[in-house]
Amino acid sequence: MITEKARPEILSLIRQHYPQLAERKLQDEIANEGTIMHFKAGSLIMDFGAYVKIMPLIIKGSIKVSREDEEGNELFLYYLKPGETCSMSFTCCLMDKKSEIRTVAEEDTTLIGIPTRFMDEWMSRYLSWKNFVMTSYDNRMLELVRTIDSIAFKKMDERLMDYLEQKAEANDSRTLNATHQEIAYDLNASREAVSRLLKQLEKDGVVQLGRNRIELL
Amino acid sequence: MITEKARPEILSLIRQHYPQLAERKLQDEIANEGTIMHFKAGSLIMDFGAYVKIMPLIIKGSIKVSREDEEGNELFLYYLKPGETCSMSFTCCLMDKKSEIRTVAEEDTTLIGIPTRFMDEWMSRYLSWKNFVMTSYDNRMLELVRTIDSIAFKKMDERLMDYLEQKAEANDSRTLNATHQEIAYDLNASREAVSRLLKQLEKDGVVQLGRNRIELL
DNA sequence: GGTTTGCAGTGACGAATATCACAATAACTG
DNA sequence: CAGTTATTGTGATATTCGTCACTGCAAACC
Repeated sequence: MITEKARPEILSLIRQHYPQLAERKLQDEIANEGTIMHFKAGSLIMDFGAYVKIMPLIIKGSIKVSREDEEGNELFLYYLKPGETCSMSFTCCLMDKKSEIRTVAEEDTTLIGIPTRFMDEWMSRYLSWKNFVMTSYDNRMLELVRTIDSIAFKKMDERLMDYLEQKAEANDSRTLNATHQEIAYDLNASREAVSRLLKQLEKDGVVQLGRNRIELL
Repeated sequence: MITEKARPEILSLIRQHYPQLAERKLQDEIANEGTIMHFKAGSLIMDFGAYVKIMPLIIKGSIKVSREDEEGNELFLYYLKPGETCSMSFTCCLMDKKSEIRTVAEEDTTLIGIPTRFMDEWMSRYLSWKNFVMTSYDNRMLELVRTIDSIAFKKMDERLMDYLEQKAEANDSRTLNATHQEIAYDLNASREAVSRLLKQLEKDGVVQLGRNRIELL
């Protein structure tokens, strides 16, 4: 992970990716207090149980958010994309609580990290910031409900297809690089089940498979 | 559903159940703008797809929140208890969106309804209101994540026990009145599966069963 | 009190996955 | 290129739960 302080660059990134944060003074504050951070694809950004110290404004790339139970079973929740932030962070920041989730860089990812102490302050001071925070909460909530729909109401083949589509979107590519085992972890399924379902999808002409590669047709 | 305007009563209810909303002027506003509403046990408060017009501050009783998919399959999400509010409401109110959930009175329930237009305004004006709203979002988010844990990682017997415990807490009673079919709907399971698992729990000495009655031991 | 209705119990069977055990193959490495 | 490792394929079997078909029983209603 590489970080940099770069006031003018942050200003331009914010204007580009967060146009709704239009207030000049707010943009100034973000530029003053924020730090540009780079994460390599695959690197762990924040682990389950860690204390959150920054709130991330995502600029480039994407972040995979997942949940784990006591026995180490994992479940993918959703991706964060540029223009989005992690609402779970608020919670953790404001209440000084441990993280309930794990975040990993899906691609090489750039974000602006805002130290937690400003988040709350800015809520009262900047209308656009307050709206942004509320909208983020709302979006994350909706994602969680969709995740619930998926695991509660759908069978594995449909969940798999949904997952592949989301992953394709997060990576901006219809060709995915992932092993069946990795997908199985994300879906909390068995590797064999994923293999068989993928095979079926290939027979159906929906995907084309290769070693470490899945192409959506 | 019965409603009443009752300024002094609202004041006292708020002070009693929402002590964190300590600002005098905020309490005044709530008393001025809020309406006391009563719902009979079992009555539908808000259906899936409806537009939300009020934000509920729950005073007495409890509310069951659930989700439904396109085919009409249902899934229980969580209960709201006195001192809590429905964060989904914010979302709907602020963005003028349709409800993603259904809420039904689990017991006879009393709440103070706040017309949506004030919620946003008060966020900027009253610190304690802002904190309340944020905390509510956080709590609901956590509930959703726990729901996900439950359906993703647990088997039906454990989900059933969790559900019974939650229901007991929501009803303030270790003796529950519910048919196996109703429970099956809430868990998105089959009636037969629920019957068999309950029977097993009875054998294990964890519950005692009767017609329309489940006693937690 | 006899009938109807709703709830619960039960067996048989099937579908969706998990689990286990290994075979086959592709990619990497010295 | 030979050997090793990672990945994928596949069959057999087990488990969890859903579905269907029916029975028994208790409560509610004439």
